[in-house]
Amino acid sequence: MPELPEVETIRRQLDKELRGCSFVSVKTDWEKSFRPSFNIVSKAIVGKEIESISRQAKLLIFHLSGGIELLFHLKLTGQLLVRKPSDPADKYVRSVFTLYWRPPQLRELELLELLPKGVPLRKSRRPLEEMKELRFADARKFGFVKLITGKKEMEGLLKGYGPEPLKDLTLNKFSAILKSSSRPVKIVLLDQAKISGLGNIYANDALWLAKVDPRKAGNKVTKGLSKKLYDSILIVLRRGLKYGGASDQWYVQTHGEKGKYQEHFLVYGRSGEKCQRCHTEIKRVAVGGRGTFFCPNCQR
DNA sequence: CGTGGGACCTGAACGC
DNA sequence: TGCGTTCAGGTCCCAC
Repeated sequence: MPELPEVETIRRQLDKELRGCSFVSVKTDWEKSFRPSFNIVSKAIVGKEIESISRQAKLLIFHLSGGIELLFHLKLTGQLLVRKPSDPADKYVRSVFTLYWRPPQLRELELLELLPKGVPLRKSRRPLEEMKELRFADARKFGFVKLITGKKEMEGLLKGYGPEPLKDLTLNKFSAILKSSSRPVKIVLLDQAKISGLGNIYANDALWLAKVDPRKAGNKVTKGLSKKLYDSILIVLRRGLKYGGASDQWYVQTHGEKGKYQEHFLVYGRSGEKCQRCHTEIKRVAVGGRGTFFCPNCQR
């Protein structure tokens, strides 16, 4: 499911809601999604606090106390839901992370040693304190949770990703990336080692906006078109963010709300409909095995 | 190097 | 209603 705008939307919400929460327990009925293993992950994170949550490409990175990181990849159908333990069950939940949140005023008292540290027993829970659940739902079970304990491991992993379009991808870098490949430009856009965060929806829409044929070889995209495509990528990603992501199928935000970008698709999913620019019928073909939507008249 | 196909899994939508 | 087919927002791995 989620591409950069979806993952970034979730990241912003999770960071706001879970910063300062500590892991109390983890449960799963799908151990395979934990790397290196459920027991290792569970043992490592229980008692640790979430200090912040960042993102690289489509990866969510939880930075925990003690210098460890917990990565989530939602793949096609993953959802991260923030609930109270008493909230009704959600479908396709494979793992539940129970979290405890202690408000800042209590943490101050804790620092002054006027309150005992750590997770209190149930009976000593104070009214301001909260238990939350982070539910990891995933219909197709492709998503995963990965524990990273070493700085080098993290650096190595991040090195496998290209620049972020809304941060460090410059026009020059982008043009060089296109020039370096004879593969169809759409395949290049989807290659996370070259550019972070684009997926099928936003790649299709960006190519339509720039009037570039998705099948055209990367190194045959002219300088002028390359600038146009670069601008279009930034535009569609910002639009995706503005609308809170695309809930075409499985994607939802952290409380189950849908995004709205699916109401504003430029070309994705519109085969058989008319091109919004020239009224030619939108076609669907396979490029690199993926559904690809484009206008055969105005994308060249 | 590039490409194409299958694998990982399950659910939804559609045609008969 | 049931069954079969196709498709799905991602990525990895392998044979050619």
